[in-house]
Amino acid sequence: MDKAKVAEILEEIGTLLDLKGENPFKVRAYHNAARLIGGLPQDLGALVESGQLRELKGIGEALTEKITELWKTEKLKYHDELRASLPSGLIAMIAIPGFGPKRAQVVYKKLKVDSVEKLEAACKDGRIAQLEGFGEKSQEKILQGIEQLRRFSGRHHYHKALAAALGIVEALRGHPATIRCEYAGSLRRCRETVGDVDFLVSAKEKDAPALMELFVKLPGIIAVNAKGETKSSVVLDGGIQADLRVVSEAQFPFALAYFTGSKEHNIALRSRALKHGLSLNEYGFSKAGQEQTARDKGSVIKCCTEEDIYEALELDCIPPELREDMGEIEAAEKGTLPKLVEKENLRGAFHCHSTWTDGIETIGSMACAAQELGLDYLGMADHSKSEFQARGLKDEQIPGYIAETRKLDQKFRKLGVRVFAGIECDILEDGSLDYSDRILAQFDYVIAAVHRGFTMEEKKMTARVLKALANPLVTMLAHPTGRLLLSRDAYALDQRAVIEACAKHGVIIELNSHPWRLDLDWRWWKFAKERGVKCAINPDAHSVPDFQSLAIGVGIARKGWLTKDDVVNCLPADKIEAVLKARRK
DNA sequence: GCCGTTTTCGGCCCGACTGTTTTCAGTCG
Repeated sequence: MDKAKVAEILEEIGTLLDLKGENPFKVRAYHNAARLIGGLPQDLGALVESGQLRELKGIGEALTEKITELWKTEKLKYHDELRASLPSGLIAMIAIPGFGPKRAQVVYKKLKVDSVEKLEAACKDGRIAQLEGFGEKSQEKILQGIEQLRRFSGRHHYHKALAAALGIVEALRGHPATIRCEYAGSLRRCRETVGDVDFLVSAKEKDAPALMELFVKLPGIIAVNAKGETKSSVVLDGGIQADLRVVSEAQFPFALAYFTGSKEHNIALRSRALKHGLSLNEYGFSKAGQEQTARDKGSVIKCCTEEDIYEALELDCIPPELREDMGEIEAAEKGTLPKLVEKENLRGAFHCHSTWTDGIETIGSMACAAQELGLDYLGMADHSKSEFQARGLKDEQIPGYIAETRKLDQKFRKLGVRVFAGIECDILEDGSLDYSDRILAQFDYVIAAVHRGFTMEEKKMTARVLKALANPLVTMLAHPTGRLLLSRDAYALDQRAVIEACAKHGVIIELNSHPWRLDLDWRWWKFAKERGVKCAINPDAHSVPDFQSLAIGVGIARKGWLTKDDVVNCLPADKIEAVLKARRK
């Protein structure tokens, strides 16, 4: 049984307990444990065997026993019993927005409704509205919720949510009443996928209604779920849920911190505030235990920025990307937060394609674009011969390809841009590479990549990749992933083993910034960093606009706690060459 | 179910919005 499965079961236990009306803190304990186990970089088996599991914060005696049982026997009696005590359809029901465990309990007990389908039927023939505590409106809302669930299940890609958010921020900032406006939520934290987007505006109280009015009528809004004095909630075209909150200028930093989250980070922050005798909410600090809240009386500690809030709690300011309650608060306390990589730190980009294979620009135009972007170097990496559908370079084309990059290198050097000749070389099914070592040695660097045979089982796929990594001519590993989001070419891979191998061989792992190609998630990047593996933020550019994706790559890298020392393309041109060739010596 | 800078018991973050209520519970973030 793997970690993800253990986490899934713990999560389900939490949900089932919630449905049974159990102690909410017990419920939270299971949800927290699920999150913790799911995000562990270490091997869960090792933790179980060594007894270190019990040492994790949030895992006590009971959870240690249950997780151990799960790990060793692949089953958990407690889980089976819980499951047997409730119909399975109830879990699906509480995914309906606005319909939670309490209401699920009521409809189940009173009407024997135990699935989304039966709930829908009960709404349609009016039985729900008859229930105590429900009414016509609730019934209608449930039907809408079911509809929404079916149409837009799941989350949204970061880049799509970002594009939608930037337009709305611009519109809100354009209103004369707006003082400050930012987007918050998981989007600001740079999660790869975003459930909803939160917008925050500071303005005078009298102007709030006008801003709410503007917001709910913006183009691209397909439904209004709620509209209040300080909060409105809408659905954007494409199904992204978006909320707007209007606060006073004094409250803005508190609200920004609060709505940026994560929820777990906020809980940890508030607990910390209580230890300082303070109660923290989205309006400010108040003295703990006092009736009057910061909303009524204003913050007892004035803060203009988020930095001020963290300072009041004796913490270094934590960048939004790190706010996941995964060690950042401890680091902020000790003053050991990483200085995260910035887009301005990037000096070059690798993994770019040209008209030699499936790119739409010549190497020369790509080099021009790199120069305009202010980059010091451009690394080309067209496809290898097995990628016949992408017109992969045949052996006899290699000399011409390399000669052209060398010629352009001479030309662009005078303009301050180096051009390197690399190759994106396929890892074949048996783990060998698509060209002979003699050919590979002619390139400045080699990016190894899996492009076919995706259905291979995880063990075989991992062995295949590990074999390729052992070749000292391999400089970099492209998109090492079991989860290319929304992509057909996802494959199963033991990412932990691959990271260990890259650490051992000194192979750089590519952080592919192409938005539909999110490879390692931030927790794996954090682990890779701890293992000393270097990262290259690569645009996988097939055209000039593709360079824009570097900004997304930097966001992912920041979320993975990476600094400019962890990212090789932050090195200047005169240093990068040595790094690319380091393995060959 | 977890945890401990007054605690091994008694806490556990906090507020807005909605719908159904006439004072509140449920849901959400």
